[in-house]
Amino acid sequence: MSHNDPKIADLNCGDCPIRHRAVCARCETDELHQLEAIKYYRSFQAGQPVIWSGDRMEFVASVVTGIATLTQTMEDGRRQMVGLLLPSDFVGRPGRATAAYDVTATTDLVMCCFRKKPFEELMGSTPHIAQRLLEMTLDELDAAREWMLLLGRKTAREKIASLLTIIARRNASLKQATKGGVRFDLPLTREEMADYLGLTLETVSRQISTLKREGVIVLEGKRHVVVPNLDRLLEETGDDSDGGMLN
Amino acid sequence: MSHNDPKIADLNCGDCPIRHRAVCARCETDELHQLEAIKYYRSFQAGQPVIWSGDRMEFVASVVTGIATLTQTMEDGRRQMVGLLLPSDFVGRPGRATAAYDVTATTDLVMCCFRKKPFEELMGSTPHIAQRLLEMTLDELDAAREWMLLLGRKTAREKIASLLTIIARRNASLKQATKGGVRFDLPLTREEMADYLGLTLETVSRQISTLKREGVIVLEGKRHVVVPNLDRLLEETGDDSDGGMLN
DNA sequence: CGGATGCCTTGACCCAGATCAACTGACCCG
DNA sequence: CGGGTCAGTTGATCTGGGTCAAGGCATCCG
Repeated sequence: MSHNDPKIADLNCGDCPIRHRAVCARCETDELHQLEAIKYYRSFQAGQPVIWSGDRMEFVASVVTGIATLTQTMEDGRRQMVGLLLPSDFVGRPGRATAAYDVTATTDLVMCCFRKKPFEELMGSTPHIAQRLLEMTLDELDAAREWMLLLGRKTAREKIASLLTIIARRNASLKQATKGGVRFDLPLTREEMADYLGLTLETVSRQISTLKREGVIVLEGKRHVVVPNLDRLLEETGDDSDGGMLN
Repeated sequence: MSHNDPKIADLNCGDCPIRHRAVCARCETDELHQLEAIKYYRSFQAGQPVIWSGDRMEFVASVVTGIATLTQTMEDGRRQMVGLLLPSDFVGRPGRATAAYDVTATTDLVMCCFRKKPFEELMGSTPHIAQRLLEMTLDELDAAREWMLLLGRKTAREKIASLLTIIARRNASLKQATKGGVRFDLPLTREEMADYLGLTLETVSRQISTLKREGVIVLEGKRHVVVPNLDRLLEETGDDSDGGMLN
């Protein structure tokens, strides 16, 4: 695994305890070498639970490949997704003994885990780890707030358009964009989309059908989406048109 | 302002850049004395804007007294509250130049502000600040995820009951609890509650009236609430009965 | 092959909460 | 004092999305 290949560094940067979105400048620093002792990899098949809410959780982790979801469930079975973890995203909380959410692999998944105790000690002695974690957590908090606007105020149609936009944006294949349209696979079932959006799976299905009928999107099979005109889709999200000038 | 008074320390712990929820053990440390140079206080009247989304924001801050809200607004005017800031809560993001949300004082408000540049430098040289900020941000993220469940899956009645519970819980006067019931003032108008809950103000009003009619709550005036039996209210929230065993 | 299972779609109907509108009461101010 | 404004309440009506139910279409497997 070469550090010169940004795509690989993006996913898993050698010894670094925390995924980096760009090539990592710190891979060579001494203090991180001890990490070999505390980290290990775990794999899960699509559909498998990673951990249940309330379970003892003796590690923190980051996603290497695949997609995991965080969900909350009420006693009567109503479910709400509260996190969507893509490669480089972090799970778990230093200083908490039990999991607060159900974590599930929605695709085949590889996670890089760190035993919690030593990770916490390392965090105490290595300031930039806490700083990096802070940065990532703030990003997640911003995403959560965007999500709250979606859940609280958007229509079903806007919710679907927003989700498609989010997936398109976070999807690498967007980079071959706008020449003949953006195309990507939906990594979620209709039901998972419904749990993400606070809808029922029937409504998700109907809204996707409507967008398809209107030509905003093209479906190739149930899961592969082509967006011939991304701006057209963006208009449906209800968001400010300027795209999103974070940072 | 004595460090021996936990109530005061709770709000504003001398030189510490970050509010502490308990008496602060670090107030005496030398490195923080420089903060005098970079911090200052600002006051706002109830209803005043603190900053608008998109504005240049050259400080980070924490709430000393009063309540502020974070809201997002869509072009057509739909509004969703995405943060409720009580004393000791932190606003602003190191490493971001513009505000991402509208911040508004809903009561008279005093904030302790830190000029962003020096604060960031301080954070770089003082590891425990980043660690403390991380801890607070993770708490906020958890709260945001609870909020997402509320927005996505709860009924209007459950939303109201949940909000009342949250206010009761975060309200100091809860400590004189259960003898004759919990009592507190609503710090939000019906419309602000609606923006918090993803409802309309009419629905908020109706649900409050219903809970009142059923004796779950008692209203003294429009704003003062008495909860004769907190468990009764908790049953209406839809949450797991065990209260909430975070951490 | 035929039955079972999982994922998705579509239709018919219903209801929680939105919308529109009228009204109350507290407070302020000229 | 009367009129204006602001916050809240309540009623009448409408509708987006939920619910219930029936099928479609792959894939798997005995």
